[in-house]
Amino acid sequence: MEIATIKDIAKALNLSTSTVSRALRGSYEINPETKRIVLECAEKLNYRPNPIALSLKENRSRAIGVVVPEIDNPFFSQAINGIESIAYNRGYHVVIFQSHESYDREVVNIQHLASRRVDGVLISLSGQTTHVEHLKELHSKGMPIVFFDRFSDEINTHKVVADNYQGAFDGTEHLIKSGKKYIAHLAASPTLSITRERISGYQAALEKHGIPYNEDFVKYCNFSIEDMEKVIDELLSQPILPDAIFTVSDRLAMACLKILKKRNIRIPEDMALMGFTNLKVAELLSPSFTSVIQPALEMGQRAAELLLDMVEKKSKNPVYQTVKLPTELIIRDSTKIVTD
Amino acid sequence: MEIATIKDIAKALNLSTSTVSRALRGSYEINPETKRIVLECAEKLNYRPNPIALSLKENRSRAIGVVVPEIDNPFFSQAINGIESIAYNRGYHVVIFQSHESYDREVVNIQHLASRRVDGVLISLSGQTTHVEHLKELHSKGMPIVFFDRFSDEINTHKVVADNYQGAFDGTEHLIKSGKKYIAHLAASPTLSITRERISGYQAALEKHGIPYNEDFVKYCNFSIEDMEKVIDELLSQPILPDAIFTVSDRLAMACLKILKKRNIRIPEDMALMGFTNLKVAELLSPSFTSVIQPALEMGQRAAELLLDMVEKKSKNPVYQTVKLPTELIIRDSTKIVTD
DNA sequence: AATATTTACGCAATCGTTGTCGGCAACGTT
DNA sequence: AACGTTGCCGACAACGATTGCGTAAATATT
Repeated sequence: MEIATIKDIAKALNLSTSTVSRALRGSYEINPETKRIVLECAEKLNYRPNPIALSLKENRSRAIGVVVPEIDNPFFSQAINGIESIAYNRGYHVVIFQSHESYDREVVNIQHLASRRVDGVLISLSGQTTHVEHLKELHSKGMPIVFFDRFSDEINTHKVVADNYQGAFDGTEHLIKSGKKYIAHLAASPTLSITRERISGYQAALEKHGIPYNEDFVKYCNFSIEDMEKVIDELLSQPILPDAIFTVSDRLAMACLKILKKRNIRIPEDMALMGFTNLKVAELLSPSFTSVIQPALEMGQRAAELLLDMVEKKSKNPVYQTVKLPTELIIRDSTKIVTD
Repeated sequence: MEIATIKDIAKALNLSTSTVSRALRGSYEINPETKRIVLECAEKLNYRPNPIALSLKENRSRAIGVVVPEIDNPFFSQAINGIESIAYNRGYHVVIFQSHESYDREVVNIQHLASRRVDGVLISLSGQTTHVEHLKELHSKGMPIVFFDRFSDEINTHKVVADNYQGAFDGTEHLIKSGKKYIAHLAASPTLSITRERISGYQAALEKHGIPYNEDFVKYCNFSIEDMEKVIDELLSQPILPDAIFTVSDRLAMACLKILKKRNIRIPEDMALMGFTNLKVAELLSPSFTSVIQPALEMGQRAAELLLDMVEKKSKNPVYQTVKLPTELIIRDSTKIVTD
């Protein structure tokens, strides 16, 4: 890993490093002939400026940190795809961290990011996160932060989210219009913004159609398979069974589908099933799966753009916005109207 | 982003930066009392060593670069998950790059990585990559490189791969034992190592069971949806139709499934379908999907471990190994034996 | 008491690069 | 001839941290 430095060029040409530096940047006060020679030599030695030295000098790293609960989750990997594409085009690198839905890991990740001197942070909160002092501290020190998908109201900054309320409303209304009356809602962690928004949408749709809200039909669960199965079991062992389940994540939807199949509960005849998912194979599932789809890629792109704008503009009066992207309801067989 | 430096501590305590530095690292030649004061002050100022300054001095970044074709692909996101977990535990950060299956992008990514001074590179080659001069150059300069999944024989270094030959052999044999005789193989780019290995396994299984190898049953395709559909169309419009298709990627398997369903071709009665996939929802597909599964997470972990061992050990006599991890054949309905 | 050793700290160089300053020529201007 | 201007370039400091070397004072040794 011996890489030529500006000094090597200077030594080879018997010039000072200042002159070489200026020649490389095309400064007007360098003789064109000297420039030519320097550039030639740089080419020959395959000179590449050392970004670490620049970072030290300019006090910035041209890297942004991304903290997600799990990379290995279609929604987040699609979002990261969007983030990477924007960052790449604007000359930034993307450093990835996973919180694994753990608050403690998230805190440690944030500490790493801070000491790493990334230029900005994109984050989607872990399911365990209930307070955000770790982010507040970072933010108060001037670190640009943009939330996507899962945010906290306690920090005033840009947020990019799906229209969870409308998505849940549309999905629930679709279930109602399909003739379902006992609609369960399998929610994620009650502390997450997305959870609250989706439950609001769910409730609003029920209310609009005069269906009473039944607390027993709303279940929260974390992201472990065990917990999901336990909660689904609970739901299915109540005196009044739901005739539809609206789940809020890829994994939850799949866990439901699996359990319902195992129990030979017919979908959608006995139970309609729908999810807030980003699975590309939804249409190939059995039955094909009705989903409220979030624009994950676009969310990542928009969040990255907002972040890099913050990073690059020194405007001390940022007008923070919350970008709300529309969801899309794709209706398939798992919520088909049963005509019998 | 005003972060306290060692100078701030020195100034506050009226000490030299050398003393502060040594006190922080617990050097024996610093008075215990002085150490106490320094540590206290560092705590108060929330001092964090600047990794960029360290990088410059030590000529290393404590970051590794990862180049994958697409993050948004279950196999690679699972592998990155494994990479991140190992890197995290060993104090390294992970910088992500996507080649989008493009050779040109891959070259640019490698250039970025090189000038970025990452300490090592994990790479899975793009589908377009036919020569690896860009990597050779990097490798010859001493940059530790470890391949995972898709490697090149032209570079002598660690490789972590699935046992593609055996996986393809097992899968093909399973199809044969299910009564299939006209087994097509939908391969990826012919330049990829995994493609060659899998075709070998496929051929070996055919040979073992006395089934003639038919060139028309082996089709290559790149990673675009259009190309996949074109190739599948070609396969299905031949005079002799296959009675089984063995696909080699998630996307290809899904494209196949979709087209076969659209054409009302019954699976597995008319056509068995099997893939080299890492979809977690394989069992929930319709029909449930037989797959040769690669240990993606473990591949990422092993590759990261090998890379970090190289990075940290200055042993100038590395014995390069090719780690071959076993695949697992999960038999489901899409290749069920039809008894009629 | 004179010398040797230990303790505890500061100075300055270093990593690669850039910005500030200054300087030395070779001009042009009066 | 004396002065100002311009073109072109080098020395030095700085970014944050570490480290080899030097050294004063305190202590130990003879």
